[in-house]
Amino acid sequence: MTDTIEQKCLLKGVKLTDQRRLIAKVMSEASDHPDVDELYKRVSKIDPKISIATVYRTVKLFEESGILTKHEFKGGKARYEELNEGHHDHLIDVKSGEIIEFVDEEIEELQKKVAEKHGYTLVDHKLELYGVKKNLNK
Amino acid sequence: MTDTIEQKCLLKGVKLTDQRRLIAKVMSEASDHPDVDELYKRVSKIDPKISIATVYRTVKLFEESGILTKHEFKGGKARYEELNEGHHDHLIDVKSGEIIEFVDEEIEELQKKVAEKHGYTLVDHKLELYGVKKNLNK
DNA sequence: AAAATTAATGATATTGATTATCGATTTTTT
DNA sequence: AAAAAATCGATAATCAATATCATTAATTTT
Ligand SMILES: [Mn+2]
Ligand SMILES: [Mn+2]
Ligand SMILES: [Zn+2]
Ligand SMILES: [Zn+2]
Repeated sequence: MTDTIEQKCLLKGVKLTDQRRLIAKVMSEASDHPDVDELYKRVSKIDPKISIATVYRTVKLFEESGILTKHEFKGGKARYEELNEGHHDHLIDVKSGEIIEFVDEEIEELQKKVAEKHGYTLVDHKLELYGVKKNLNK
Repeated sequence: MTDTIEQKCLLKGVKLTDQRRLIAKVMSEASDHPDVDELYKRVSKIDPKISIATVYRTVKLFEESGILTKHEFKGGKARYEELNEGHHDHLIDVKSGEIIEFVDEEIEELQKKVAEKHGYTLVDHKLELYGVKKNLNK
């Protein structure tokens, strides 16, 4: 594990309130990719007074500060996860919805090359793989 | 060029009405990736009586029939294009919004490999590159 | 070919996620 | 401590997309 979101906020000068700190903590502890409703549920368990508006505001703030990243997977609502130094992409099980993270340096390199070939500098990319589990027993 | 959308409908047994035929024609002639509002504008010029509801219904029908494909690029509304045999991905100019199509067989292969490595069969994928134009005169 | 049935359309209401507003509360600055 | 600024909770507004429903068009049955 790396820096906690709270520490990142300190570092980046993002002011923390009790509500933000709680959202930060819950997101730091999450190992999945919760959407806002799910996140709201989790923080509500600890602070039942928190407003869904604050959750929306805070993930947006954190995203704009480069602390969280937002995913818009096929057809669903926006999901969030902590942004750490190691970039990764996602393989999504179309049956179960399970999300597997992966990195493929070769693909990353080729993406840059494609952009260059067209006269562009790559500034961002989105790679999502959708798959079905293979039958392992023969 | 390949088959027209109207012909594809015939082939796939998708019933055509005047409105659907018009939407099919406009989409077949499009070389870009219009969203529903833009498409509605284009067909309205020819048939001012057409309803936006019909446009929404028809792109959905065509998509479910494998005739159109829907793109959900970052932050915007859904965009559509005709689905032809040759698959391609997109490089988006973040300044101008211009969309460049590309195919990279190497990336395509590697994606399959990544899925396999995790015990999955790749059934779909989304690859979007976001770039800024390079300064060519240097 | 007329009647009955089914499908598609246009207009509009509804939904669902997200953003905006606004008065109240908390925090920071004078 | 008063004034100003920031954040909050509650809720209204927005926006894309879907659902509803009465009307019109197409298809099937008599
Ligand atoms: Mn992830
Ligand atoms: Mn395209
Ligand atoms: Zn990547
Ligand atoms: Zn591809």
